[in-house]
Amino acid sequence: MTGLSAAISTGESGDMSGDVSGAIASNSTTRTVDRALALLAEVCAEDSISLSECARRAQLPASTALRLLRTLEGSGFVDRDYDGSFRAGARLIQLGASALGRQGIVRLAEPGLRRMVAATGESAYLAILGPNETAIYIAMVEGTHAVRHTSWVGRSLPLANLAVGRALLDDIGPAGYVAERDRLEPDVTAIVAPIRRPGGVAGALSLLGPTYRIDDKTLHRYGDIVADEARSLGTQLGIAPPRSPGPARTPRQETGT
Amino acid sequence: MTGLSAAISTGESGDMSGDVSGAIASNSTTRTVDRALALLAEVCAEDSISLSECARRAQLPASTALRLLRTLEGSGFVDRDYDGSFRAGARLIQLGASALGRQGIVRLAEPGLRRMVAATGESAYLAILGPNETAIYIAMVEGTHAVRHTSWVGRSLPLANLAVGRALLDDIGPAGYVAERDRLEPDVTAIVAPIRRPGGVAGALSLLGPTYRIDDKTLHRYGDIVADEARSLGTQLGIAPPRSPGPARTPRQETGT
DNA sequence: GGCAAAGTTTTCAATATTGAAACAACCACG
DNA sequence: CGTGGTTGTTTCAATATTGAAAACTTTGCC
Repeated sequence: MTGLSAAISTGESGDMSGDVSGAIASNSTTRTVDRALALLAEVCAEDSISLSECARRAQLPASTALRLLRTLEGSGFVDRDYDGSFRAGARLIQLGASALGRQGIVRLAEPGLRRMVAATGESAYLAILGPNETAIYIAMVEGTHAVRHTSWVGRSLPLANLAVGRALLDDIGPAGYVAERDRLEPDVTAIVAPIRRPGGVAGALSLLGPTYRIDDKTLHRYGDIVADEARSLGTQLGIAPPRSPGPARTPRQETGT
Repeated sequence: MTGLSAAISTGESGDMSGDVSGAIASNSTTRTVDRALALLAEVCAEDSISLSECARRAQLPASTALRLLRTLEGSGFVDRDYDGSFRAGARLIQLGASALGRQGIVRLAEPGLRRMVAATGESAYLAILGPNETAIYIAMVEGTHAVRHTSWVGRSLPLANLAVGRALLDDIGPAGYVAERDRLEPDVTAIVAPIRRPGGVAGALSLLGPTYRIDDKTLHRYGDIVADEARSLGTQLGIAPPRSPGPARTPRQETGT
């Protein structure tokens, strides 16, 4: 059950015998690197994955996949288990933590997520816009009910037809939130509100829980909670600008190779 | 502008032109990918960075750096500002969030970090072993004092000579924690304890605060707190093993050839 | 305007990467 | 105890990538 990754799909593929015309091809991108990144994504989409599985999904010959994965391993972007399978490496975790930490919104959102959980018992998420018309869940606070939605952090979803997509595109009604039942997965109800800031939508807060527990009245109550938190977060973002304004270069250079 | 950059650099031996030895080099890694990953790391090390600065730090010709960065951009691993400078992209944030989310330890550690902050007011961190003898800070809860240590999340440090390194290598005294004053940075005191689990050390909990506020007595009190939380976390990890317990083969996915 | 610095694009010989095939292991099964 | 299927690994001709230099654009500054 990946879910991730599937989105990419390489656009073309299949039988490549003909395609002489090509010409357009890739606008000066490096094939080697694209492939390595695709492999990295495949590795991240699973807890751990074997070489051949990974190669198959990325549609690469095993020998090439092996070489690239070994390179990724050499830089610490993937790790290798005792049994030879691959998993996300420490370097990736580091860069991810660093990139996430720079997203001020993650830090700012946490208290609100926590309050949402305290008020509802359901799992609360923060999502942002990803590449290619996708939404990405980048933070969550787990709910307190025994039956609850469990981690979607890192998951990416298409914007189309989902509540989170409508929120991120600011396509919502006057209530300030949008809810949907059983859309992506049966028995899951999503309640989402956009985090608006001067420049546009910075992200979205979501509450995800089992449909059976959320009747219409509860849904509206939760919706107001989510919308309130999203508004408050938007205000904070408006006050504290997102990033260091000046072109000032930071002198430090860390990262061990 | 420029100026800085070159000066700081790699901390060891001045002239690095040669690197003749080579031995390490060719062990079946692909240069292209290594370079792209180095560029990715450079981009992540800064809020945003220009092409030439990035190329200089990675010691690559501008034309190559541009090609590789564009490839990274094409996959969403880096983004480009309106002014052309590069920054971490959504895809990286996604994979990072996913990888971090999979590190069960992050989720488990959070309550403990929170308790540490509640008890001391200082910022609390979780660190794990990174590649190449480094430690990586992957989670934190910010302290409550007006003067406090602020985010090192994503930062990587050498193990050698640092308290966090000794904890991660389990080279600590009988007290169950190790503390150091003003080692890495003046006026910063670190109090660290290893999170031990059956297989070895899973990570380390750190409390970081200004030296002037932490006298010897306070230091020992905090040390006990940190050590207690680390022990408790280690126990939890021992009970709830990290996912995929067995050497379970990669599952199914039986696409016909 | 004119100068300097940075970003972008182009070219093509020199060099690095690729992948089909071959191998060695391993596993499951009859 | 093979037989057939799978996986991880290595090899080396065929192919893609590289980078110095030059040309061009843009931007900032005096």
